[in-house]
Amino acid sequence: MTVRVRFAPSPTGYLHVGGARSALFNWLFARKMGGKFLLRIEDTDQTRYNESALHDLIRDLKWLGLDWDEGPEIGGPHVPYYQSRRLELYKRHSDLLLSKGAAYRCFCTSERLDELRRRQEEQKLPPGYDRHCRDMDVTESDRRAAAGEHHVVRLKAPMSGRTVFRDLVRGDIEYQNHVLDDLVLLKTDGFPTYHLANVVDDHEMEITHVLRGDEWIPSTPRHVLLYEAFGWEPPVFCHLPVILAPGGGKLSKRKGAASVGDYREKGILPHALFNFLALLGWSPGDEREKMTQQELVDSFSLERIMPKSAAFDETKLEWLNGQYLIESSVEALLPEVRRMLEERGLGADVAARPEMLERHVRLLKDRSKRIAELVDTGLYFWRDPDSYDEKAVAKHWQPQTPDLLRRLLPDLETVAWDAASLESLYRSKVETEGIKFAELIHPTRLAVSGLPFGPGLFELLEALDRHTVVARIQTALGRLGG
RNA sequence: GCCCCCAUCGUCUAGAGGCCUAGGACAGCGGGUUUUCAGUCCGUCAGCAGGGGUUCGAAUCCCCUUGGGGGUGCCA
Repeated sequence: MTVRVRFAPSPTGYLHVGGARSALFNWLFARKMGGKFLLRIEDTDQTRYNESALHDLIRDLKWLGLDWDEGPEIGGPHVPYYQSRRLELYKRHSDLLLSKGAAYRCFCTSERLDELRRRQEEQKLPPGYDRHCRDMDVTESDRRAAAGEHHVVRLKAPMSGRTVFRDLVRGDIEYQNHVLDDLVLLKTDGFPTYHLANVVDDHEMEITHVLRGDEWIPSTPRHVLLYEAFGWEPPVFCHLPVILAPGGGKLSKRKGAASVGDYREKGILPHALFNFLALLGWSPGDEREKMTQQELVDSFSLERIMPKSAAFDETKLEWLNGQYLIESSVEALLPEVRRMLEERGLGADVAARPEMLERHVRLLKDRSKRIAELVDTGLYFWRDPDSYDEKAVAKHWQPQTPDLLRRLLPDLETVAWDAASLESLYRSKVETEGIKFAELIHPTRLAVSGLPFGPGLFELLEALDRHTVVARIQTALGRLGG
């Protein structure tokens, strides 16, 4: 049997890292098993639908490196892959259950249900629908429906006994049927609820394994009941642990970035995020930390998914990203760096000096953890420093510094402009002045970049041209005193 | 409240009853190195939530407690 899995997001906002991780695990499993990975859009909530969210979702999935075998943009044997365009199918299935007596119409108003919930809460009773319409006479139900009275369709769930299902990461999970109420299948507006649409589609699309977030566990027994009502075999369930914020608790914007797009803006590479996410709640069983997409596919298995929820450790992500940055070629990073520089208003400069872009990236990529960091700590490649790091000034801008630099200036005007020549110039200067290397090195870096850290000084000087270096030293002499 | 799930260093994890004096990675701390470190190398600290069982033997199996998470919608 071919494995068929799906990622079925609701396009209501940005792609959360939790959702991305679910998509990733489904993808890994499909690729590992030689199966199919489908993307299905669950847009059944009219009130929350958001067009741009769908666009962003698809863009972010692709950016992460995921591709689907069936779904939006490419179609497949079960088109359409948008639930909002499959309404008839759900209606037909709802009618089927109705005619079987496995579901019933409920004419209760939302006011009545609100009141009911309020009373249950007040009396500390377990909340849930009281099955008011469950035993309504079918002819009356038909008559009221025919008269156009608003209603929903509910599943007639068993009131005793128990429902057990097997979860691949946790084993058997059991629910007493009496704690499960009669869930809504079809809403007043004729749209299906998640539950109906999801079950019908998973069956129609021949989904074999449902890998989804932990938060769906409580719905699963109801889904199993639905499968039974239809007389269908349920798929294998596998609930993925949730991802928590660094300090514990729900991951949110407040507690650091939460969406794939946010990490892209911070300059995390897609492969690094992919790698990191794969290792959250799953491990290959050995001590590998940095793994290629192919290695992840090859060693992936559902059995090694952890049941425990995992905190999203951004620091470790950045470390991993730094590793990918070191490994990455300069060329591969150029487009993204260019984009970020453009965003910072340096588009014209970048266009005018492509060779500077190459130097910027080459000199900084191995010492940065994120692309945005690489960009922001290298702005001196593009414009004169507008301030000088205070601590560094206090430490390295000594009383004798200005004179030293002034005596260096003429040599800088004439020395051959390459790192090796610059270094020997500095070495000999140190010699003749009878000073320490650091006394010349640090002030130069400070004057030229405004920062106390960065790439090797002589490579940096070489990258900036002679004019710029001399001018910046003169500016610093003016601004820092001397 | 009720239902369900979970529990190894601060964090991600290895661990399938004896290979565990519990291994690795990130972070932290300490040192080396380089002209700088927000780079790099080396070293180091740190954990089986608590209590009962089962067993010759428990991080591993069972029960309870505690703690954390999720669900309890005509949201998904």
